[in-house]
Amino acid sequence: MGRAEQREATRRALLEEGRRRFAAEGYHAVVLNEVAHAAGVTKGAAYHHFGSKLGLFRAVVEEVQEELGAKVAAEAERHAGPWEQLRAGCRAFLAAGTDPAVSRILLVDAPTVLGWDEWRAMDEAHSARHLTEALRALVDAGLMADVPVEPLARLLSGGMNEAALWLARSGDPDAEVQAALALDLVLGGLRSGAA
Amino acid sequence: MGRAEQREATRRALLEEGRRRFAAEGYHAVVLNEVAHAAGVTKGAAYHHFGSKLGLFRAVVEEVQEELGAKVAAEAERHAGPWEQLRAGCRAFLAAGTDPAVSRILLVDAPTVLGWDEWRAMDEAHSARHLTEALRALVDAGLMADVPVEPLARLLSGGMNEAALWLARSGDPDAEVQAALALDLVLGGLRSGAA
DNA sequence: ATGCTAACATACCCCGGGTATGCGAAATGG
DNA sequence: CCATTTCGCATACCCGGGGTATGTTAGCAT
Repeated sequence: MGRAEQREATRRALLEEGRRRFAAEGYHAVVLNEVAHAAGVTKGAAYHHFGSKLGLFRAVVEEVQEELGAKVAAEAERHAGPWEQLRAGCRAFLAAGTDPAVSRILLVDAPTVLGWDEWRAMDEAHSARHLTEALRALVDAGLMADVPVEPLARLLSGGMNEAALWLARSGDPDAEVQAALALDLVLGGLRSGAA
Repeated sequence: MGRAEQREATRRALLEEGRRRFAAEGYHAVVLNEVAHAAGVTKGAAYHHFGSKLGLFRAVVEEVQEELGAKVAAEAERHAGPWEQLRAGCRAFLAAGTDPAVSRILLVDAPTVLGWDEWRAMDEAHSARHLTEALRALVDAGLMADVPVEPLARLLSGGMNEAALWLARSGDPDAEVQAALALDLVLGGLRSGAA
């Protein structure tokens, strides 16, 4: 095995093991030494690749963010019309939130570990950007009241985050239906405000 | 100074100094030893009163939660009619979010430090309970569509949290007006769904 | 006044993140 | 094909800070 492949292999191993543990135990409960040994290397490797425990976490967050953003966007693309796309994207986000890798890492730990500013910047670069664009498109098309898009996006984004966490907890299979109903009410309310 | 008063005095001093630092630096950056000395005592006192660093933080969170809940409720009571009360309460919450003691401690650190479950329980016991009751009253009075109240409350609560954080950051004085506009659009949308 | 307990102070343990250094194998180039 | 450098880690160590066990003094009851 060449040197470049070896490097990428250990990097992947650390990333995956870190992701597992961060999702299961939370950032602070995870000890880097154990992550490294579970990945078949030592702490030194982790510091060589990521610089710090926070660096590893940041890389994991980035990966999960990217996956989530792609999944939501893909689900939205499967529908036609701005309203249907927005609705589909929101539902996909809620469904994805049941994954601990998303709920625990992205929604609970990331804001306080990375700091709210950096977290928000990453969120903006992936998921929230689509939301903002979707809202802007609706306003421009005259399909929604001309309200400031940015705070509205924050309002919806935060609401979805919280709802996803709520959904992830209550194992109730009916919860997803209820959440979808509540979501439809809110989105439908925005729609009616067009006139 | 009697024994009981002395006890309460040091307890208050620790609580206040802890609150200041937690709000300014965040939970993990705060070192208990420094909190204690700034309060005029040593670490032993803190452990005697609160059992652990987390115990002190929990006490601070509880205090801030209580203040916030009271402030929001008081602001809501000053208005008549369920919709006006809900709106006033939401606006009061957004305004209160600019205080770092609220944004940093309650909204950013508390969920990951106390765990999302415990945080949610405390939030429910103070602020969120009022929100749920207000929504329930609207549904019962036929002033809103009969949608599951619980997920809707989470959706709104999370949205307000995020909006408050957004508001607390962008020092833009116009931001509060924009947020209020976005909020009115969402709440107004719920209202129209009554028919 | 005297035992007893509450309210701390002091000294210590130890886990775990971070760092400095060593080392062997793969790339490099002559 | 061998010398040299560099990369990809391993090993050993430091040290800050949460937690704990024990000591000490000041109040309160009897």
